[in-house]
Amino acid sequence: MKEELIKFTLDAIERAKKAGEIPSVINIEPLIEHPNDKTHGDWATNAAMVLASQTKMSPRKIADSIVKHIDDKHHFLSKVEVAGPGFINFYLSDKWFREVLKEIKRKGKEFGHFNIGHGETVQIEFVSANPVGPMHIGHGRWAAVGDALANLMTAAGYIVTREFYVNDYGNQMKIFGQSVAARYAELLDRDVIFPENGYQGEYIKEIAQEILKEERDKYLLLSEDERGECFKEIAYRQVLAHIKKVLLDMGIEFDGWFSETTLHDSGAIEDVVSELRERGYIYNKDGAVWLRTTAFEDDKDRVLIRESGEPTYFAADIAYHKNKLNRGFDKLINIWGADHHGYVQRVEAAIQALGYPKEKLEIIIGQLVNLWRGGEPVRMSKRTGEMVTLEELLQEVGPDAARYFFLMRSTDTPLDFDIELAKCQSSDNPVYYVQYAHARICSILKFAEEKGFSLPNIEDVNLDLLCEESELDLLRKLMELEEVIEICASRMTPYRLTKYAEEIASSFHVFYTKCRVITESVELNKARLVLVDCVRQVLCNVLNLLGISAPEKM
RNA sequence: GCGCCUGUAGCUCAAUUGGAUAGAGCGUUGGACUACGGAUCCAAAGGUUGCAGGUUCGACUCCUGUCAGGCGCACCA
Repeated sequence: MKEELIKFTLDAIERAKKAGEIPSVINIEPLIEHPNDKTHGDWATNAAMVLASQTKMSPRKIADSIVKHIDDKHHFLSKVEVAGPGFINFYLSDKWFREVLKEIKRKGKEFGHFNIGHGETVQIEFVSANPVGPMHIGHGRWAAVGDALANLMTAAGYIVTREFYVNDYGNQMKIFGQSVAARYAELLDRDVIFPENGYQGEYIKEIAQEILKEERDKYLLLSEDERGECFKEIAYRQVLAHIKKVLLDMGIEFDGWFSETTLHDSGAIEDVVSELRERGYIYNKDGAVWLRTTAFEDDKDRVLIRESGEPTYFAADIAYHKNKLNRGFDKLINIWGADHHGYVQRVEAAIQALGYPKEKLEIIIGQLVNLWRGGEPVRMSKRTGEMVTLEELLQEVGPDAARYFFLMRSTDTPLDFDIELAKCQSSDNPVYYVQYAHARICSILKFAEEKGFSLPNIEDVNLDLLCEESELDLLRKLMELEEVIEICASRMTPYRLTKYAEEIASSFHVFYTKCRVITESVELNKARLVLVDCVRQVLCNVLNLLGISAPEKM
């Protein structure tokens, strides 16, 4: 529709130029959008104002001239007017609104899907929690956002791969193993010094207990170092399995789990360092190997290989990105917490040093999550290991509410997550509001069925009977889905879809209070049954994209 | 000190990337059901968009400065 209107406008401008009403040298790309206020029409364009600033003519006069030359052969429009400083407002005919129902029926689950991705391949890397402990609330946000974004981009015609980068290498893993080993020895009443910077959480003790139960005291025979190594492996596998399970509880499945260790073992890091050296971005200083990231707007150069000969985390990360690029993805998306934003520039620099354009990689920085319980902040401390884990949160509020709350806000703003609100089964809670609309429709359809009105075939229905204000508002809203998905996918902002979900639900509830579906009139019943069934389909599609269930009963 | 993000209604957030009278939910106040799920709907009150300049037909949006909050500034991961 938007394209049609742009064409209308451009054609009209051409004709106005031929008629000598507008200077012919000017070319513009008019912007067509929905006005904020629906009394300003269904669509509006600023074309006349843009032309005005270029020609120094009055915008109203240009607008009048354009409107005069608009040729609406197929009667899409019920009215075109010039308003305000020179906007041209288009009013669609009701008939056109009703067409959307046929499209929903035709496309079903695919309604709202379209193709701007043209089969481009995209890899989204998200969550990537360190496998040394349970996931926290922030990981939940990235999980929900990453998965919804993947759904949205798939709907927009991209081929999407979800990946989890497993940081299973390095010092933290070593300390992790030592922490478990120390707790294990403690359980056997051995005198041990708990490692400095060791992991404090209760879960370390639980893992140690688990090992003790399975294997008794046989690890006491090993030296402390060997024990650490050994426990690192066992504990890491347990934690990773647990991470997978919790994500699955949230309904999230990754296509790939990429191990950092494989980069160290395969020589990928050395390879990428020598490639960078050949490209001239490497130098040696103070016994270490440095990457000249300042060549690409980083504030300082970064170490790749330490004085000790050990590669840094950054070096491994470059090798990881190189690996992703080698796999041939057209676009890479990383979702990181705000606590990693200082890391963005150097990774972008590395991508460019490898000869790729910066645009190849998109890094979404998400602000952190604050947990509230009934208006009181929930204090958490990583140091003492005192925190609410993602698993606990899911158990308390359920995956639907959790995912909805995580998605509700722009990732640019910190998220206040109120546990009490998320649990609350009332209209205060948007997730219930939306799901309720879906359940209500299912209930109506069932009621109709019982009364002998089964869902009719849309060809047998007189859609012109849908002419109440609330019905037309609902149709108008249904029509917006494709645009919303486009915006969400292209700007990578899934939160907008939650707003749309609430708008659809709201339009439906208004319709429900104004119009009865099952009335005396058989013909009207048919039309309204088709309408509500289409609303059900759209709600279902939206909830699927968000990764939230669409219940038939609540 | 430097960098990134954020300051919008009492609270939590929007505003289609520069458009028309800045909108929703919660909260407050007042209303609406003999029928399809009241987990609903309607209405009112509530604003100098942190502050000060600038850019232009037009600014919450862009620029400069300033104040406040969050997060970063490793040969940690």
